[in-house]
Amino acid sequence: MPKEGVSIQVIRRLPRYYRYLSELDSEGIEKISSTKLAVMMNSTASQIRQDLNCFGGFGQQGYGYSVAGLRTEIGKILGLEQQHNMILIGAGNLGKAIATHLSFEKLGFKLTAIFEKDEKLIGTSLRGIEVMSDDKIEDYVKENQIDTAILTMPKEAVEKIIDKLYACGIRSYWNFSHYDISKKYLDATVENVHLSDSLMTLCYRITEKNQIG
Amino acid sequence: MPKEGVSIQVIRRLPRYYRYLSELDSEGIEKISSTKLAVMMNSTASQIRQDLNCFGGFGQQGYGYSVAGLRTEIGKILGLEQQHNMILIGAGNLGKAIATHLSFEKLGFKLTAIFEKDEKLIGTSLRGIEVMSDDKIEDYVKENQIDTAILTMPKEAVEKIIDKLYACGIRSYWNFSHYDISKKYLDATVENVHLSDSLMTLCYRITEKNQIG
DNA sequence: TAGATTGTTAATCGATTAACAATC
DNA sequence: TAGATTGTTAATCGATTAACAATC
Repeated sequence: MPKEGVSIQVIRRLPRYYRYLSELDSEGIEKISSTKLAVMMNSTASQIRQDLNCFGGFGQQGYGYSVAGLRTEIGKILGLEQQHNMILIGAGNLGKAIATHLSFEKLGFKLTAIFEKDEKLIGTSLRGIEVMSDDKIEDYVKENQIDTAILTMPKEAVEKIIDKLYACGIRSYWNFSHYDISKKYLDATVENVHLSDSLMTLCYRITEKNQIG
Repeated sequence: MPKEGVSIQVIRRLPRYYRYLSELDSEGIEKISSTKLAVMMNSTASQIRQDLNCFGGFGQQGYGYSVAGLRTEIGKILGLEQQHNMILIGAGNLGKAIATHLSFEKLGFKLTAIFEKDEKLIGTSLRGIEVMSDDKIEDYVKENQIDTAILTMPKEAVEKIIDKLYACGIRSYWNFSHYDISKKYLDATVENVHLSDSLMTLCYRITEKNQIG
């Protein structure tokens, strides 16, 4: 029963809680207090308790939180027990890495198909999934229940294909390109990963530190 | 002359401004007002003006901002004209993708060497850069001016190698692993990219939307 | 000059932190 | 019971938005 309107800041902290709890759990630790978790995560006890209480009272006064229990709860909140069917479009270097690197099943998804424009790559296989020609996308999406697409191709390629994806019902995108999907499709759920932006902010911070220090 | 203490929110918006201005510039557009830029970027004129004025008055009253001029200024603020020498450690799928996918030179960096533990990969070449054995890192870093490392290897591998990296002077990390560098080395500049966290938040938002809609 | 748009101050809003009563 | 720690309310802090005088 996640409440409506939880702020994006809180939501972005949930996977981090989940990771730390998973680690504690695998170490066999059974309980944790917000204070101790805060020290581990370089956060504050107040923030942790506030964040969790957006979704429910998972702790026990005088005791703390059950590590395994809280981990499970956060997993449920994130919706990880589901398996949203997803396709990946763009089997270049980045697409290949994303397809092979992640444990989609643990993250609420199932990667069921990979599409690519470049004929040289079509017919090859990643993770046991055959790379198909991207003009088969529409048929595939209609025949299978696909709600999410990973876009690991250049901006221009996304621009060309996005209308087709939206038209066949895909409303959720993990977007590695610089194409601005939300601008065109206001109701789409878009998670952008802008690697170059990330690297630029690192550059800024190095530059800043050198100037001050 | 970037001022000290500009908030991380503002800094994270700079690359985005830079991108949109680059695009306008390549379209031959010479001037832009904060209002129009806000519409393009789905932001607000107020926020844009506030953000820019953390660093200086780049506009002209009654006119707006020079696209090319503002782009250049933001580039300078980000420090993109520099070329921080960086190494990449971990030439697996993800490392390969990162090494080949990005234009480091445009982002303030120069990738000068790639290291890997797996002997099968040593001697291969990415972007014309030979993949070397990771026991050559120390010597290489000492002989070359390296300030940044890209970490595209598992948490456990980072844990093993981080002390060595810090000891030979690397203070800046683009970290794709789940190892928490900042916790151990408080003065390190760390930019984390947690792909699985990103995907989990997408899962959350799909789940949330399904429940409400 | 009149119109446009910035730079900047003030007002609002929201997120984080602190405090503490409830309770295990 | 006493001690610990939560859940939750209140206080603070900071970021965003609005307003407007300055000025091109």
